[in-house]
Amino acid sequence: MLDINFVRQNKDQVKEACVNKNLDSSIIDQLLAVDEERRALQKEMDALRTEANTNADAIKKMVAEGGRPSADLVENGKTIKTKLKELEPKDKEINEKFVELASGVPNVPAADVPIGKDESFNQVVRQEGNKREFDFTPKTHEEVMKNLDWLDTDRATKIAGFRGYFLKNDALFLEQALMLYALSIMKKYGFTAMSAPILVNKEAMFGTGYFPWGAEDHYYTQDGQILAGTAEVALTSYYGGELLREKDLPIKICGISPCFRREVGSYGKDTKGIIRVHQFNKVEQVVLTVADEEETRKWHEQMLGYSEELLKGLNLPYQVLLMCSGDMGAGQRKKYDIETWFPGQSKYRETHSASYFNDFQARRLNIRYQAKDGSTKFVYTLNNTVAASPRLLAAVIENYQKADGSVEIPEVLRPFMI
RNA sequence: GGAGGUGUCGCAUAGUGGUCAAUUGCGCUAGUCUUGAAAACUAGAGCUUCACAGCUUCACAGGUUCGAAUCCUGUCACCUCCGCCA
Repeated sequence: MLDINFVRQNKDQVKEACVNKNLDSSIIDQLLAVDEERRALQKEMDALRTEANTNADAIKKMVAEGGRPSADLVENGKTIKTKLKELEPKDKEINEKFVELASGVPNVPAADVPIGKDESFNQVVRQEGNKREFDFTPKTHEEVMKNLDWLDTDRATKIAGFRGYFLKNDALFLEQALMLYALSIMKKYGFTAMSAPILVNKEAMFGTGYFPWGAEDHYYTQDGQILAGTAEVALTSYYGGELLREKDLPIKICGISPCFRREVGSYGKDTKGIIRVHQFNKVEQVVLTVADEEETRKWHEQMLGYSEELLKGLNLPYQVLLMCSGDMGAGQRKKYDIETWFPGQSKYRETHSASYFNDFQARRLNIRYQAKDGSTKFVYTLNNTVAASPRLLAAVIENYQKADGSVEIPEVLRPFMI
């Protein structure tokens, strides 16, 4: 959600943002038209209310002086009331329309975000790590895992449908070790660890900006709850509706949760292996900062750094991508993806995604703080993946496979293995 | 699922039809004092506004009334007890 004043004053810029994010820009003109109407009506109703209040005050004074309300004044009050009654349904309708339109306005990409309609416009910022030289042809993680009895997708499909999987034996322990390793890094940097609810309400989905745009990408329960696609939803919503203190910022939290995604637009994509699945586990990091873009950009880089530290610890080669406007979420202001090297596929594949939002999410979630100067502001929010499995697990397996078909356990994970 | 209770401005509280933008304590912000801090004192804290003023708020949505934090109805959330259950 953007400040309506900002939209009014930067109409063209916001329209351009819609176009650059492949969204319909006509929503801005619609919104501003409704905004005009809304304000005109507000003015009209305010005037009537002033009249009503003045009238009531006059009666109040009479009563206080021991008199009785005059018939004239009571009649006048009734007339005003009737007029207001007539305007109320219109007011309600206009405000609902206004909120609906305002909720559909995307955030404006930061100045350094490349403009482009699809992933071909993403920019590689840097590549890190050395790709291992194999003296044999590396297999895909699927082959390696199936040979070791670490993965069963056939039976999973029978039970859970397409994209289902069982992790078996050491694959499970390795996954858990990966999650613990990820948590240990966040703990080291002072993040508060939590397990996050995955069954969330639509307010949380709306608040984090997944609704209305991503409504089709999620599963719903018969009670109207949503299976969250990321712990970001619960972690960012954690302080929803609260007024924080500047001295408490930044707030750093990390959480682990299962994640659910319908992957509706991806039929036929990544059908091999466990890169793209409906259910996975993820450690996520979320930061709430003061309302200052420089500060939030510093955190953006820092959070990216934590994920890079994890990958470097695992000795996995990766590249950092600056995502173009068309490949960003509606609420995001800037986004980096990290793609990790998969030697079995000879490809970099997305394993991490780091975004910052300014106050876009905070406005929707109503997370404010009292600043040192006494004013009340919305916090700025950020989030980033720390480790998502089985995707990252697959990367580890492809990079650490040995000629005999076994997999070496990365040194940093050994303390966490059982 | 059954019975009862609660929901007020960051937190906690006062407030049962007009004197309530709303009491008090803590916390917060600014100022006075101080080398600085603490303490004490003063002021401030919904929105629009330089201000005057106006509008709005007491979980949410309706209703009664000239006038609602206060009365009525519904909804939601939370708490306690009972039932069921990991």
